[in-house]
Amino acid sequence: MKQSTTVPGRPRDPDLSGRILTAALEEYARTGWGSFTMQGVAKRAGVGKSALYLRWSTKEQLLVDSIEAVSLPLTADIDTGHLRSDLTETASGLFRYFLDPIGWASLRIAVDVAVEFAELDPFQERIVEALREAVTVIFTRAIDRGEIPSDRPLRPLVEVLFGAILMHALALPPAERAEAMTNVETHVAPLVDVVYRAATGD
Amino acid sequence: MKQSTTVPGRPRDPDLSGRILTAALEEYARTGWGSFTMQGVAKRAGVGKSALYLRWSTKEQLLVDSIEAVSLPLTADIDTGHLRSDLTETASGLFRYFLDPIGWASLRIAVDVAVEFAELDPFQERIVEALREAVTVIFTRAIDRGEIPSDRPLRPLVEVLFGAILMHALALPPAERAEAMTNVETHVAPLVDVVYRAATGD
Amino acid sequence: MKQSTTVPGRPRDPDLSGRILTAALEEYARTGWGSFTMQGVAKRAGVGKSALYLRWSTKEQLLVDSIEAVSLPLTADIDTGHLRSDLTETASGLFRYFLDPIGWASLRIAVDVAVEFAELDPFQERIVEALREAVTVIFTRAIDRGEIPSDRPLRPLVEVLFGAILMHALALPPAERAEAMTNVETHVAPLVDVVYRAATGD
Amino acid sequence: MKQSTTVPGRPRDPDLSGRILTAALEEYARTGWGSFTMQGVAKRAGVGKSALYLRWSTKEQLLVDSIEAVSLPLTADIDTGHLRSDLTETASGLFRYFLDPIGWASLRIAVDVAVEFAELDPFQERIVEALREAVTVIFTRAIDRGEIPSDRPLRPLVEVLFGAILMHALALPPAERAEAMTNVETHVAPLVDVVYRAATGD
DNA sequence: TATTAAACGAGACGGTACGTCGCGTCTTCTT
DNA sequence: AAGAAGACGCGACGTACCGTCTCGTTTAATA
Repeated sequence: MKQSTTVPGRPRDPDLSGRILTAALEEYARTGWGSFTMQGVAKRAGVGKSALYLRWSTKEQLLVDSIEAVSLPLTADIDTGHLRSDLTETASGLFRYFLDPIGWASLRIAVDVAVEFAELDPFQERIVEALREAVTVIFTRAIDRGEIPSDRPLRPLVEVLFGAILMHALALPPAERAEAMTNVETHVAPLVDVVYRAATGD
Repeated sequence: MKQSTTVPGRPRDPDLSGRILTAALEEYARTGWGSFTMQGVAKRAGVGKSALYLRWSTKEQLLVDSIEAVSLPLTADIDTGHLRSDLTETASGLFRYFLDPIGWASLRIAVDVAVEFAELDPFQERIVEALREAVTVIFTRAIDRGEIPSDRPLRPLVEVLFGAILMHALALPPAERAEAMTNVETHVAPLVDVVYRAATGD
Repeated sequence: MKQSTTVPGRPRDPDLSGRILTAALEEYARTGWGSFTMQGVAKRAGVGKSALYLRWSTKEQLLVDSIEAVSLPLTADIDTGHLRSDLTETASGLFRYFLDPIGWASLRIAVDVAVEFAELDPFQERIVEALREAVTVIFTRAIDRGEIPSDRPLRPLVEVLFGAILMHALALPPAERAEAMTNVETHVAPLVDVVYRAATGD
Repeated sequence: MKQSTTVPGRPRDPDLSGRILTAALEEYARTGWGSFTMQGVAKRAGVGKSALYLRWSTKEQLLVDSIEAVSLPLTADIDTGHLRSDLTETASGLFRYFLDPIGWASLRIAVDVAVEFAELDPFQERIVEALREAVTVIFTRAIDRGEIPSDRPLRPLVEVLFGAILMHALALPPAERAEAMTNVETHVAPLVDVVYRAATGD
């Protein structure tokens, strides 16, 4: 009793999508958006352009999908038992992510998407939402533990935490990015302090 | 004894730079980065491409300069006499700026610049620094008034404020941007609350 | 046992070359070399520039190929049974060819080619040789008929005939070209006389 | 009684025209018409573009004038006392002229001029006419000496002589041009033969 | 001697074409 | 039908010259 839902013709090569996504990230990492070309990705993946366009219709969508795979690991559950260390760990992960070219790319695309590609908002939903939820969980647990008042609105706290890290990365002169990578805690601590104080009321 | 420090040849038309910068912003506002072309800017400004390339060698540099003029007004001095209202006003201005396509463009360029164009860091220095300083002044006055402890490190507070607004704008679904423009205070208040609380210790 | 010598990829559109060559001649005829542009040819042919550059890498090569098609008809076999009338007919054809802008173009290109584009000498070989051979045949037949001595070196005679016509066309003031077109025989006769006399020894 | 037709203002530098004409020929000889640019000429002559455009309004006119200076020496009077040697000497001079890039340029320009620049026909008149006249003189003297019949029409003979040399140079493969320069007589003799036979009736 | 007006260098300017490159679509053959 | 290969129409890229135009400076004749 074969439940055959097969379509006629040659089936899609299941490897290809992965190879293309990897190639896309590599191309992007090489010299940035400026030299991120569909032909380049195809050539690096050892694939024809048709294989790309059968799956993604624009460069943006391809890059969004490439980046999603790298982003989602960020949402890994963090639970150290204390709010401050949870925040520190989350913030450190986020900061490291923004220091990495690929992570930075995801930000850049979010920025592009926000104005120009309303139709692409999967990015907003999938990535931003996933991150937001992961942090919300941390605060919820802090409420349960009585570390912060139960009526504290959480969403602003989440935005402030993310925003602080993002802004810090953004304001970081390019020359100092390398150094920051090895001193994540030092960069993150003052910002976590601010958020922690605001959350707990000192 | 004529102290003539003139360069030979016809001098550059002093009007042109302005016309080009304006045209660049208009082109950008029209359909975003994707359709921001040097030829388009030249045509809109009623100018040959040579006039553009004599002054700016890349699209990015041209757009950075275009945006600077629009960004600097943000640094206008704000002094209402109270920290909370100073913060609210600053945050509102910033939020409005990010809701506007031009303001958003500046962010996008900052993001591009941060990784790829180390040589462009005038943007970092000129704009980011100017903004940071403007907000630092606000906190300094609050210290003078005794609203916040004098040993409070200010830089994290500034980054947190900016970041919060930025992140809020970033997380805003495209569809809601129009609405937000008319309800700036509502969006800004919870974030200012967080920062204010962190600054003053409630 | 399929002897498949196919190249991969989409084959070149076999129509295009023809359409482009035609468009090139039309563009050239319109206002001459000065306004013979690749973009103009592409537009007239309803074709992208890529299609041109895939086939010809310089304007000269494109024009040479365009002209070859028009030139070769000149080599049509002429055999009236008498040397003088053979010469007259050949000379008339040549003269008409030089009076036409397209024919004139071929001369101009030959002149360009002769010094600058050694690598283009297909033109020399293909066109000049073809013409020379066609006239040589005429003299050979005249030898067979006993009209001219069998030891007469033919190559100078051919060059003299061609050169005479060419020089006559060249020396013709532009204003008189139109008139000449309707009186070809009158212009040609004295020159043929000279060649005929030199060939036969009166 | 000073017949002063001076205009006010700084008089034109009498050297400049010469320097420009020389520079123009050098530029032309360098890589041909394709890279013959007004700016290049100006730079080579150490002169501003204005000096060029004050004297010549188009590239063609400038090149025509440059060439005229080199061409006119051709018209030097030749009188050896015998038709055949007069013809040989004239033909040799002409052939050498056509083997030289500069001489060849004059031909190319004549070809351009003939169709497109009716207004430029000074070239036709000045150069072609001057040459024609110089050769006509040779034939006239031959008539005086009784070498050729007095009713012989001369103009076709002149055209045939010129044309033969021109055609021979044109048909010469680029690779053989260098060799020809050292064996002018060998190349010229058979063509002179033809013309001489036609003129004298053997 | 001082004035004056053209010549002159330099180079900015609005254009146009260059030859290249990438887009996204298409057409062919192969798997 | 999927897929590799690559032709195709399109249009922007950044460069090079065009011929015109403004500058400041130079140069002789004139006033």
